[in-house]
Amino acid sequence: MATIKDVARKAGVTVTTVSRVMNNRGYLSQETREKVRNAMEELHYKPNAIARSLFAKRSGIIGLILPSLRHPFFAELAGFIEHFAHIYSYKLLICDSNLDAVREKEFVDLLKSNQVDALIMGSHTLDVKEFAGLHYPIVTFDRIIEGLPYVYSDNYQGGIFAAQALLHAGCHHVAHICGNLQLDLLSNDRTKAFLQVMNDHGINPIVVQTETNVFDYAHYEEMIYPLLKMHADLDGIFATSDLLAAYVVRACYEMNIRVPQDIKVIGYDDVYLSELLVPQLTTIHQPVREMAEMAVRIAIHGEDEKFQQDNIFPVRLVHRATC
Amino acid sequence: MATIKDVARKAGVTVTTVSRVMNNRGYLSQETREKVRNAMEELHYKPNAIARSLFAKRSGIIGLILPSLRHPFFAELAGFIEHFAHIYSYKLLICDSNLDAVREKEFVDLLKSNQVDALIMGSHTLDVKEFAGLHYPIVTFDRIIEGLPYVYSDNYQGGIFAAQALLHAGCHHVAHICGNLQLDLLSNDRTKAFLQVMNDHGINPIVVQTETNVFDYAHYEEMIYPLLKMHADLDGIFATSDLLAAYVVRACYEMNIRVPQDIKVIGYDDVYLSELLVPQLTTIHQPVREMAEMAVRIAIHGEDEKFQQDNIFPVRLVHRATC
DNA sequence: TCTTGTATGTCAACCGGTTGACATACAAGA
DNA sequence: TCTTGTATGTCAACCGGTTGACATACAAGA
Repeated sequence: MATIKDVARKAGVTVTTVSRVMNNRGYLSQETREKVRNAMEELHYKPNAIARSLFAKRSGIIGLILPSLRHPFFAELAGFIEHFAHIYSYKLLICDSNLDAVREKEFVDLLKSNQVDALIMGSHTLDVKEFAGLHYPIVTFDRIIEGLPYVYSDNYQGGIFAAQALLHAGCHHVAHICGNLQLDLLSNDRTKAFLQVMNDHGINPIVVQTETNVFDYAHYEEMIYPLLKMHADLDGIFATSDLLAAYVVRACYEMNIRVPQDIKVIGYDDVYLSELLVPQLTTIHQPVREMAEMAVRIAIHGEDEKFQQDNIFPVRLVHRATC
Repeated sequence: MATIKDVARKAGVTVTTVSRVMNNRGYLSQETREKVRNAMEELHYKPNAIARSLFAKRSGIIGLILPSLRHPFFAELAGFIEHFAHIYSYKLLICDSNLDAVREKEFVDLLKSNQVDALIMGSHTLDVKEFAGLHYPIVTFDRIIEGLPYVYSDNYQGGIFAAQALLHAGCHHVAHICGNLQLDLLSNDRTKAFLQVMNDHGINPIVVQTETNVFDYAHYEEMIYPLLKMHADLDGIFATSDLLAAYVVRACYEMNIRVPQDIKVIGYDDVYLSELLVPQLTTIHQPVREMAEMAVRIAIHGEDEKFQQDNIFPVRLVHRATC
């Protein structure tokens, strides 16, 4: 590949002049600019971003660690983060931890080695103390880590909305399906709020959690079928993702339980999936797009400190056909 | 951040010795190794991957350009590619072209500047000649570009399977929904084969294409509702992605058309979505996992030339509930 | 005449690593 | 005694850019 030296030779100038043309510094005649530009084009020259990064001590790359790219919520989140990163002229290095703490730690180190300018953490299997040594800009999604800014939506309110919707629809025998509560996530507030409201109304929901380190969709089925079988009197289910809710809806269909006539179902996230299902899913909307933009902006301008640590976004109930 | 010089100073050796410890070259006593290791740990030292890349002329990064991260097929593909890249100790830089030729070109240049060791192209809005200047390892997904290796599944056979399934189910009035055929993709063979088989049986399907530069799901609805309304006699639809098929199934439900009793539906890809729908989607399975692995292996070992240019994978019909 | 702005060039240092050449020193085996 | 292997160190060059200091030269305006 052509280097700056090849360009300089071809254009009959020094590398300093070529560098000046590229960076628009110092005095340059139009003629020199053109000579250099022509040489660059003829050689298909692209400046080596690695060499530039080394000198500039910034790579223009944001790292993103997610628990799963296949999960529709995170796929959507990744899509938006990529979108905004590109708008702000940053590249994105995406890592899929698959909810594995070892891989997650590897990725954190890897991204540090690769001099990413900032890190957005959407996967949280690591202990908080693993982040003690690293002081570079990290934004956290849905989790509080001492001293780092975090972006999340109003999970507590989401739980309240879900509970109210089920109560309003007349449910009395309610189940709640959620991710593993041992992971120290802010989304656990959905569960907390939901149970609180239900308890206030004298209802004690059955709670089912996924296993800790699993994003395995077969496992979802192994949870849901027994739940429905053992509790024939259930008339309402709140699942903490649209994906989980979709599995619930399908299981109901396979078991000839009608949704919403026999069981009401509420999901969470409001990803494209919720509109796509039959029947369309009633769910709690998270403003993913806005959250993604905020995460990117904090990642980029984190040092300027004009951002708050606590970045909460409102949720809302989206009424569709399952509740 | 600590550099190799800081480590050398702390350990009381020269940078050469530190470098030797890290790369395990030359003679080193156990004692020296430990001194250096300790210094590295105390300083939380991580070697600067950028500096290494510059010297090594390889970055350990594979670039991946996709038309959409939100589309379930590409999300799944990206997930698997990330998985295998990590297994082979490569990082992944993902770019989402959003089916925009300008962005796609920008990304190709960007990845070249960033010295990615190889590029996997899954988005194809660019003209073939844009790739003329670049001679670095590129693997192509679902498209032939002169001189580059490509990975794809047997689209032609997939089209045949779909046609045969609909014919076998007794369909006579058939529609076909596909991506825009102007994009020069191998997946167009699905359409070609499908129409061929249908024509051989005296059936002339209605063909509906998405617009060129759009991955907009609202647009899907604008295509599908009129199709169903204007052709009340349709009894079979072949959609070239599970996502499209899901929109068809939902539209049928909303219009009180029963699937599969009134209309049979066949999708394509066999992503998790197809199992999730109600009713579960009959579809053509693409071995995404295997295709992803092949793409990564070619990307990495491309120069060794032990791989063929033409890498075709078999498809199969997966019988579920919609046909 | 002096100063300032414009237009280039040379040179060297730097970013943070890696590597080859060469030197020194010691122990052990042929 | 000579050779070889082990254990370190110094030095310089390199990867491909960027940047500051300094030099030269010319034109124009004060």
